[in-house]
Amino acid sequence: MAGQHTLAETERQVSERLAHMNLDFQAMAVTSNLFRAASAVRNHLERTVLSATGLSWTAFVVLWVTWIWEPIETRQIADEGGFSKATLTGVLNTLEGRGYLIREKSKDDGRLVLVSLTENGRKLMDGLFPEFNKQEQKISSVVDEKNQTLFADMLRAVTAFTEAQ
Amino acid sequence: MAGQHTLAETERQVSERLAHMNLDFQAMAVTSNLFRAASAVRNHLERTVLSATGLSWTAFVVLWVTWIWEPIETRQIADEGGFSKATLTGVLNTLEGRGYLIREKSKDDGRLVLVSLTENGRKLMDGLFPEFNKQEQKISSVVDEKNQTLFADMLRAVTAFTEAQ
DNA sequence: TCGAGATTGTTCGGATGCGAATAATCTCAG
DNA sequence: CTGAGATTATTCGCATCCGAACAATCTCGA
Repeated sequence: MAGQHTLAETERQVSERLAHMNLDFQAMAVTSNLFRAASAVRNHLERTVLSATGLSWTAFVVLWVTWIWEPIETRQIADEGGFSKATLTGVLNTLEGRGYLIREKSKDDGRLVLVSLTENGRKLMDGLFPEFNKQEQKISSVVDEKNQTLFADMLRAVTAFTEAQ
Repeated sequence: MAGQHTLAETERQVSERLAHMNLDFQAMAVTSNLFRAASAVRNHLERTVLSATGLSWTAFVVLWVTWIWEPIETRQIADEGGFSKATLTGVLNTLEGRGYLIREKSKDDGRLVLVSLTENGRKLMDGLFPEFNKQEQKISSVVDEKNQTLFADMLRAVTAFTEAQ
């Protein structure tokens, strides 16, 4: 990102090229800025917080979800994280190999696998997440304190509606 | 996504597990919902619009950026799309192989490569994007017409600030 | 009891995705 | 003119990432 064109220049060029197509430019601005923002924030957090740990974004999300819900079923990690079961299997292999978490077969249901953090994994998250949250705070502060609730509500509404489709 | 837990349940569990850590939960809600929303919208658009074409999300973004700016330098595509040059090279190989775009060496600067859509690529986007925009419109409509501008402005502010860091 | 259908995690093949190294090309001070 | 340094797209190795196929396990009606 941070390309040669500003966001304003890009949107001007878009409306110029597509002026004849009778599109909803307002809606286009909403979604395209949604992706830009998510991508920019993710890149920033990867560089500032995650790069030192050698964790990929997805690996961090897996650890985070496990941290909150452990012991947790793998299908739920994939749900919460927003990626496929196939992806999760690979990332779990990586994280289990590094000793951050363990897999256990469920005693109640032989199909299920339960994931828990190891002591090392918990220690990692205890040290990592406060710094992660500091960056979240800096980023969120560009929106007025008052509007932050509205902002989060809008994002929640988009998520809920889209997932229900 | 669309997991077993609602967004509200997840946020409750988060604040319960991390209550002792003195974190900014407001900021946490903003960024986590930003990622959830982006992921949900992307998955939805992949399923409803892109899957029929066999295009990946990134491939679509590359075609979209090229559509708007052609002829365009490859480094600019990577900037606008938010991914690395290395990733772009692979996607360009795929799309060039399918006949949607072409690469040409710049005459002014032998290091640069210029990308343009083929007739097939333009035809694809002409047919595809209106449908894509219809979905964008449906999704954006969950936010009040009046608030949509504010919403997009907030997202733009987050992007601008984060990229400047 | 039992077996057809549903659910789950893994495997497989192929396409991203990235950082680092590389070759080609350009720039510009000396 | 020239060569050291900067810039660019590609290559390389490896880690995601996904849909589809698969084997193991569970469910539940008959």
